[in-house]
Amino acid sequence: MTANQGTPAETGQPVAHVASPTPAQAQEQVAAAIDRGDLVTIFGHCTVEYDGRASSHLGPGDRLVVCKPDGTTLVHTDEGHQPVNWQPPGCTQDARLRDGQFELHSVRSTPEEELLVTFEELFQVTAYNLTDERELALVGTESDLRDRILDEPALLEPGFSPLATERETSAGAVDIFGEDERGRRVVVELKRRRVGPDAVGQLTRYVDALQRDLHADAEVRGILVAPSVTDRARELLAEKGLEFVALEPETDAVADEPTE
Amino acid sequence: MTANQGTPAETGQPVAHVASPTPAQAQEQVAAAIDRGDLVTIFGHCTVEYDGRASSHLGPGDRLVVCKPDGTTLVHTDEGHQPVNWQPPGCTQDARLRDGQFELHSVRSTPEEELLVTFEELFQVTAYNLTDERELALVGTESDLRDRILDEPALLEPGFSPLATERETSAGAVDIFGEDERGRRVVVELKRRRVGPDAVGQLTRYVDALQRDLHADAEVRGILVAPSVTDRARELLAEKGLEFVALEPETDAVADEPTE
DNA sequence: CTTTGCATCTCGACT
DNA sequence: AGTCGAGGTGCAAAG
Repeated sequence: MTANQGTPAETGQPVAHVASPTPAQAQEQVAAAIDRGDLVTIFGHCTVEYDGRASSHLGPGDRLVVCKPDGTTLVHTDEGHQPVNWQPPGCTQDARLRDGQFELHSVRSTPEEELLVTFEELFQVTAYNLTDERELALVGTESDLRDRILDEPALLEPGFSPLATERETSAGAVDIFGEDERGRRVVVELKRRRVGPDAVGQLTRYVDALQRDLHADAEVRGILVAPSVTDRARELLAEKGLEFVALEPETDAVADEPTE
Repeated sequence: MTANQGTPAETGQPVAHVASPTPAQAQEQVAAAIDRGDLVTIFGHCTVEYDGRASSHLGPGDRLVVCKPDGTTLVHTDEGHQPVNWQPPGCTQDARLRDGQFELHSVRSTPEEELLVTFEELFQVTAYNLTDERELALVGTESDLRDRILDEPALLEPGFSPLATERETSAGAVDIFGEDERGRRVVVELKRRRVGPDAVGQLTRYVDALQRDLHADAEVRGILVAPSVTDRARELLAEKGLEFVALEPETDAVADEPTE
């Protein structure tokens, strides 16, 4: 067993590391780390109980548990992008001893939720004080697709004029609301990737609502804008008399050659 | 700097741990761990580039990087449930040296995606061989709600008779298809939690499709089953002549007193 | 606080 | 491999 504690380095911030700790050592280290606002990783053999929006039981197994200073807890197995169990940010953490075992208990309210990780065996406890000011710069989102059309409305169709974004209807906000070259109202629904039936349902709701809201005899066109459509979605569009325009969030040039 | 390597213990499987490694040491340790099929955690100061379905840039910051033996990569900051960057299972990992820096590179195809984590500074590299056979037992899902109604159809309404689950229509599969006491067709859409407008759109699509498919003059009822509805969803239901039944996936007794 | 819809959603099931 | 819908979805913006 090794324990390096205190004496943080100048930039890297090693705060605590214990290999093969006893339950009492783990409890002490984790409780102190949470107190300091460190990010903690725990390798160990554990069981997990969850109760809240649903409830779950997970039998014994080797897992990696991550506790973040914002109250997040993640339980990761050796597989999958998603944690097998978790608790969201804002939860209250408690590292405790119970019947000689180290337990990690996390609670929140609204909604009431509870996570209990019980360790039968501990391989390693580590804590670092991480700081990260930088924000992620992400390109290729739906809002990029919107900006593309607002910059060049003819990409949708010649003569199209955007009048508003996020225009409210009784069924929710429309991505782009505008007029075609003949002065007809146009509802545009944007999707950053290939669309299925759900997107058609969404567009349908907006078009129906706008027809209603304007109590107009005038036609309201509905256009779905996305890179592509599934067959079923195309059928549904046809049934509803709605239209589709193929368009990507980014130009191919930008997508393929980002560094020019 | 400390390095404990090899000689796995009998049940816990400490395989590699290095504090404040040099880039070359990190590359060596991580490459070997990936080779062995270990789960790797890396604490360090890094930048992250992603390009694929979208693309992103993340400037320097302290982060925890997790590499799983199934090809998953997760980049976690000190905040949030979700990783700030990631790569899904099935990717090919490469731990390499470039210009004297340790880089973690992950690639996949269909779709083509690439993640590059470049470490300016390394705090710790750890690898454990985790095994986890146990599956999560989750209660309170939509399928629990379905079973509840199939067990006791009167919970939906007196005289209701389920005829099929996952019944196919031209718009997709209906959760429960049945008949009411007067012999009318009933489409039931289930949601495990409070529903919004999207669920109404879904039910609407199914009811419309079934009307069409049966080319029947006969009325088709649509019933949304969930714990509760939002106001807008209720309005949309009324407009479409659809119905709502309040029902939870689990009985309160079970939800509140699981161990009796 | 709730509502609403996006997301590199992920995941499983089915074709 | 593509389609489809569930999810303890998480998340941010807006009311």
